[in-house]
Amino acid sequence: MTEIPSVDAACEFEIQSSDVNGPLNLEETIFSAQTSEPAWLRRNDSFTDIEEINGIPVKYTLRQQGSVDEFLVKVSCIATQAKEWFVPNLNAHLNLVLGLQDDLCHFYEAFADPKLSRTFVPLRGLRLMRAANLYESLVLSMLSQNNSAILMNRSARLLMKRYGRHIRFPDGTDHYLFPSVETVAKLKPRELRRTTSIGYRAKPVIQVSRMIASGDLRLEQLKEYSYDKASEILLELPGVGPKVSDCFLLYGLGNLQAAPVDIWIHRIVTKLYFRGRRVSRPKTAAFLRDKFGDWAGYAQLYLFDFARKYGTRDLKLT
DNA sequence: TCCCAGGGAGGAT
DNA sequence: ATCCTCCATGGG
Repeated sequence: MTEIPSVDAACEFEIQSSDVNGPLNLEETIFSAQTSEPAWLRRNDSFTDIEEINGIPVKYTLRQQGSVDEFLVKVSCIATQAKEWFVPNLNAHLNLVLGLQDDLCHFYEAFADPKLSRTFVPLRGLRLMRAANLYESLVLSMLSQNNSAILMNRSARLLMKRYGRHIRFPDGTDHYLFPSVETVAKLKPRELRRTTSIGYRAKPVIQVSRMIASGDLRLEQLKEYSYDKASEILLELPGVGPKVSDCFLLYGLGNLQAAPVDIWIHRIVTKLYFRGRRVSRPKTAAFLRDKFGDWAGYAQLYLFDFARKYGTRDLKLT
């Protein structure tokens, strides 16, 4: 990480390939179609996100130069206040969110399974994104049920714009943060449905928000639990079933054993590993955990991304 | 008009 | 345990 002197609330720095554990494909990572946060903004080859870091809203833009293996990620950021810890904290934030310390080479070497390894070349450097905001991650996961990615993203944006804190950055741009738990907890399902088009998901989203606001549910605490124990708690929540639970476990809590099985992954995995036999989704998820262990989440990510980009045909056969 | 989308809940087998 | 149906909403 090479620091360039910061001015006021703006800063620039670089992340080099030597700072990252293995290859990185920034574009593939950010648009891997699977995250539990609203899609980043894109302009040409640069990607922008807004996130609250240590209580201060920060807007940052990334651009990768060079190759997937030898690269430089140029980071420029702007915040609402000038703080000396911007660079180290934003750097830590990016390491978490983009999974920069995941040992990708180990993943590539550990799984000779040809059905999976076929995806390694075209998707080399794809990393699993994590959420910095657990509440946001859980709500986004809940919105994903029986929904399309586009509509889910649209609803999330509506939610932010209607109920989130408005931020005007020093560069004159306007943005909205994800709403606080307390704000959503006070809403009535009818209103939430009307303003965000989230349909029947409104009620459970509010119920869960109230549980968090009251302290009955502590998301941070779930990080300490095993996959089984955290799952047990999550599955008790209204609007949370196996897929949403795994989604939050993986993208929110960073539990890499979790492999959310949505309709796509279900189709892909049953086709690849069960010869099209009828297998339930929970069994498919258990199969992935069993086969890929601590890399189940990554296996799921690569299969999903590959299938959506190139179709399932190229994945067929060894 | 019908079907589907990063499913879940509740009830019936 | 597994299977059915309904659930809001918008896009194709």
